[in-house]
Amino acid sequence: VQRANNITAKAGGGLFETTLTTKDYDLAATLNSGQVFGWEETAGRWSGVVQGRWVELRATPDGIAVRTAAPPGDWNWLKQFLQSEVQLAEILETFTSDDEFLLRAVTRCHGLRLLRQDPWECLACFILSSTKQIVQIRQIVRVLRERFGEPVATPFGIKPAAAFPAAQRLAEVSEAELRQCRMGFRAPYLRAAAQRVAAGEIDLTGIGRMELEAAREELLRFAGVGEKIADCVLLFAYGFPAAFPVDVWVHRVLTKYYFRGRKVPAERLRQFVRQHFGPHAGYAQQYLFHHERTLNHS
DNA sequence: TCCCAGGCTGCTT
DNA sequence: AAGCAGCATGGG
Repeated sequence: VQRANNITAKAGGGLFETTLTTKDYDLAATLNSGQVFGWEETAGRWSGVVQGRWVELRATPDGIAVRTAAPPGDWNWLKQFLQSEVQLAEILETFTSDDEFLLRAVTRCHGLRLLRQDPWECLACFILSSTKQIVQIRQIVRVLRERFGEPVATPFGIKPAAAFPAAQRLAEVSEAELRQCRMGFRAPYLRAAAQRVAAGEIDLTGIGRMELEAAREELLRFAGVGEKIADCVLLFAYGFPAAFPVDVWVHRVLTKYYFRGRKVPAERLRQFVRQHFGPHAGYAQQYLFHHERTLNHS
């Protein structure tokens, strides 16, 4: 059993530190694999905001070194986000052993994990993701945080940071102001989603208690959210392990390696994914995606 | 300059 | 069910 070392050290300058003991955890790959867009790396240190708290993470030989600026309590909020206590090996064991291509991707991306993100932030970010490159999504999200996000405490000497803006905040921002964040035609989608969430018309917390298909239907009620974005939120925020987002990269991989490059009817593809990748298909998807995207420089 | 990006909507066939 | 234009913006 992987255990977090719960010793919290109070360092100088309003700084709290600990180390989460993990194995099989590739922090950089995980934060850089297109499932999350709000983390910035400087010299091996990743900083971001989780549950309204500024956090800095650094990979160490025995786990993840953590620094925060506010009393962290039991760190469960961070363990939950990082999914650092999930037994990766148990998930990988569910993959069929006769899929050499998948196994190669798993080996290449050793330690890549799925996070458990805040539903609103995840939904909003993926509404912004359509036909955008990951670097551009990050850029838009950065501007949104700077302009509309709540400031969060940072340690002495660390530049100010802000949380991703709440739905209630974005609901009152004009479409023109959103467009000034360079999100183009996605602006009205984000604005409408924020307004529906803020008004309680769609209950993001309740979705987490639904069965997969019902949860999916509920997410599809948002304008600008189709099957792919819904599946991203189901997998990255709600943790439905069988959710399997199919974007252009994954579609390319699937047809290329499992269907000899032929065109495949959508229903046939869904069927294949369910039966071939199994209950943790979402993890397989993330390995295939990241592997394909990093082929050139790995 | 052209093509593409973690797509979706609305319209046609 | 499947195909397609349009949609903003920026990277390579």
